[in-house]
Amino acid sequence: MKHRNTRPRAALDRNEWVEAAIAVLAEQGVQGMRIEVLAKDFGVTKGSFYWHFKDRQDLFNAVLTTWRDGRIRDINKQTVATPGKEHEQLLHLIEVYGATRNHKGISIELAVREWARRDAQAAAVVEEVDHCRLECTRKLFVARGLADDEAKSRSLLLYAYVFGQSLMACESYDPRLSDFKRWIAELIVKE
Amino acid sequence: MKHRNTRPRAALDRNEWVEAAIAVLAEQGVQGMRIEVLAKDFGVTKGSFYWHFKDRQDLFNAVLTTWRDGRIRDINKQTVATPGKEHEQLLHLIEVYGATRNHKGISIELAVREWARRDAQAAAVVEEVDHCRLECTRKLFVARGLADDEAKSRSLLLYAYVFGQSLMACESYDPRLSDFKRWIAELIVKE
DNA sequence: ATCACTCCATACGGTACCGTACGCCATCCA
DNA sequence: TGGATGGCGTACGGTACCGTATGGAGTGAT
Repeated sequence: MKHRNTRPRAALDRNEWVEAAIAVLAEQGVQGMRIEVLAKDFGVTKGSFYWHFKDRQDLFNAVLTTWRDGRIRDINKQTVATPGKEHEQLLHLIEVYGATRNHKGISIELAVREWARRDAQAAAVVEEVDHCRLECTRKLFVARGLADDEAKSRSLLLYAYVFGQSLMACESYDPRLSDFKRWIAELIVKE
Repeated sequence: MKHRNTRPRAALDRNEWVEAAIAVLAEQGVQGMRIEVLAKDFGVTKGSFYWHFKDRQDLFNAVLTTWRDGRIRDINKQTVATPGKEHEQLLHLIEVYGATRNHKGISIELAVREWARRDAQAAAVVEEVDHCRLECTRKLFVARGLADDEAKSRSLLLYAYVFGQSLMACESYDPRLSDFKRWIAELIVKE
């Protein structure tokens, strides 16, 4: 990625820096969020960065809360109560959070979780998001008539499977991989 | 971690460097495998490193093949055919590869997979290991009487779940978490 | 016109690395 | 006992960063 606007560049704000940082986070991981590199991508110098942010940690915090808020909004949107549709909603979740589509989202997800393994603040944010997601799907399972414990267990399985799937290199395992994935999704949410 | 031997240090060989690098890989990720840092941990300078290795990539290659060979040996050992014991073997796999115990192994596993998302050589090694593991558990499921497709699907689910589990921060979700994990393990390998 | 304020450039010092060139010492071998 | 070689230290140049200090162009308010 080169400069976004070649010449008549408008003034940047915090949010543009955060969005660019998240994009780099997805591609390169935490270590990739370099101030001078981001600045070069914008076609500015780091003098601009230090105008909008106190330091690198300030950017990191902004990235984390932006990600958290977005994820919580998203899961709430995807799991609004629509009685009778819980089965489809759960399958849709596995599909959407899965690795095949939504490559960018998965990349960010993995990068943040990698980050969380070595940083307490990131870990706290991930825990918030996980708790929220688990609660949302638990409610869907409960609305489908499952007992609370089984609903919690299946929620755990659902997310662990979805994220773990994106960690594996199994495209060459079998040409009917997508059939297998459908079978698995059905097992996880099955009646 | 400071110097391993305070004073009369014996001559290092390639393997000690590789082992130390893997330890750092687990804690810090790929970016953490710094020549000068490893050297300082050994109480030597990088002059030693460049005696044993051509450059940093040379170390990386050694780390990858060492990891691959170890993982392949391990999965073969854990899945030797012992008719009638397949169910226990599968449950044992989930337990051993799970996040609760084996913290170091999981850390390495995640670090290598993170590495693989941005490096073709690492990706190739992960693919080898995944294929081998999937085949090993597939055979266990087949020996238990499952059809080949279902055996493959359950193998995929098993590893995706195990790795995904170690990505999540759900310790605070419910005090009966370990019960849920047992329930999930049974669902994955159930008769 | 001037002043203040926003937004960014320039320039600098400092750190943490990689890789190379070369020198030095211990050990083993003839 | 001398010479070769293994194993490492020292020193250097180069790169890629972080953070700060300071200046300066533009723009709107008075």
